[in-house]
Amino acid sequence: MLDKINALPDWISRGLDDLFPNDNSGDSDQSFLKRLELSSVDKKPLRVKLGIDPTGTDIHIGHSILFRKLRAFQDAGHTAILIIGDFTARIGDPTGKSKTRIQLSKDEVESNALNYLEQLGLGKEPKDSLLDFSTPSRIEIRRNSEWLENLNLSKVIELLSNSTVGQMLAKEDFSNRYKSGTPISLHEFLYPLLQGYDSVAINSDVELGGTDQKFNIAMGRDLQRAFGQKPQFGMLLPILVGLDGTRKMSKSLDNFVGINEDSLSMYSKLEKVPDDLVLTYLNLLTNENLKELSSNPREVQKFMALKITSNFKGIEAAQNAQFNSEKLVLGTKDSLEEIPEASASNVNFPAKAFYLFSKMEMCSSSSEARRQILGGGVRIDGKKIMDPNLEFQTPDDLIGKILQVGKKKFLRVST
RNA sequence: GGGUCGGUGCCCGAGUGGUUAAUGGGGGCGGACUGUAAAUCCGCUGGCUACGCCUACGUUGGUUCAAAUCCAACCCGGCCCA
Repeated sequence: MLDKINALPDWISRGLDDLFPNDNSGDSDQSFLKRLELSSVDKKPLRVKLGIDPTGTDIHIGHSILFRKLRAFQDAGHTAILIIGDFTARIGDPTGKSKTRIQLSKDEVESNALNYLEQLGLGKEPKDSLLDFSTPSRIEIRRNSEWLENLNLSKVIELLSNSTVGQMLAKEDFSNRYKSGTPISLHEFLYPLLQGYDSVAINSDVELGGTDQKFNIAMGRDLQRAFGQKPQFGMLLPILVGLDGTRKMSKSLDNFVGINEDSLSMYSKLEKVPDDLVLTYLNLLTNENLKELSSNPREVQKFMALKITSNFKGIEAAQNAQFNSEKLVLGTKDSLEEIPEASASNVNFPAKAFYLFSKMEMCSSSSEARRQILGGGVRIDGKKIMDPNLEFQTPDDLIGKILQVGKKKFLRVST
């Protein structure tokens, strides 16, 4: 199978985890190469579908893998179809156990969607954004409420009749939950079908998704066939492993790098990912040649962090981040420019140290601050303080000083 | 709908009337070490300008000098049966 993927152009095959169907001897329903040829012969760009879920708000670099691939299709002249799952978002996300379902209002969904599109680069020049929003016919943005909102019951039943309980329970996610006794709501069975129906509605040729989307994308094929369309191809990209090196990258696990983060924190998170993730990140998040890397693992790690950061923030910002990060790591903070500042205006004096650090938001609570001080993790101007009750009489005792918690958190007190 | 088991801190999971902010593990944070890391070792891991005062064991009431632990009702879930 890998050979067949490798027969594809590099812009398609890079990072690809799976492509199905993938029988190059077959026709354009079975062979992606043939479908590509057909598209170029007919001068009809492929319709490449990618669904987004307007519930969360911040895109992280894990999501960006899919968008990078979608962009590659755009750059090759094909049409990206972004499906905003506004209808499904309003019903609630089924994944995860007995998580309280958040029902979003129409307005919330709309503003989330807009926010999402902006993060993808809506309104920016293609060279500065993840997707190309401005070249004509390279993008179509659709909301699935367009066709899902008015589905009537008989249509729904027709959709349901395309699948069986056995198929649903064969899906890894469902079967795990079923076996472990975690509840599965009935309506969750509807999601794969609705997502599949999206493919019918927009007549897609390819659907991109994470490896966890295989079932849903395959469902799209079944439905398209049932509705007399050429079935789409499924193109699966790996789910990015998060900074902890084991679990998938996600905001709730706090092992993510957001694409909106400032370049310094992006860089410094990336430069310390576990060693065995470095190549994966390079492969999935850059176009660098993996065969020409330094033999020093630390160098490769920094190279990776630099390249990825510069993808999102530009080369200059990335280099700055690297420079500052190196200073920062030394623990003592002598590069004066880059320290964030905050005023102590909402601190009441006299102020004890633990209260101060909590008020300045260097610690999440005053109890936390107390613990950090006792634990030896707190410094003022590089000098460790051990007494949580150390008292400062007036703001003047603090202005210009640098508060530090741990190795990475710094703050300069301003007027 | 009936039977039965269960709902504990970020997560898992002990505890079954009283020195209990609640054993243990994971995770997280801090310290030492190092290639910033990882591994290892050590400490911390409800809140509050704090040697005291709050809030916590699904929810609400009740019994008791005293409850996460006993009782009642309710809510939520698993399993078995319909």
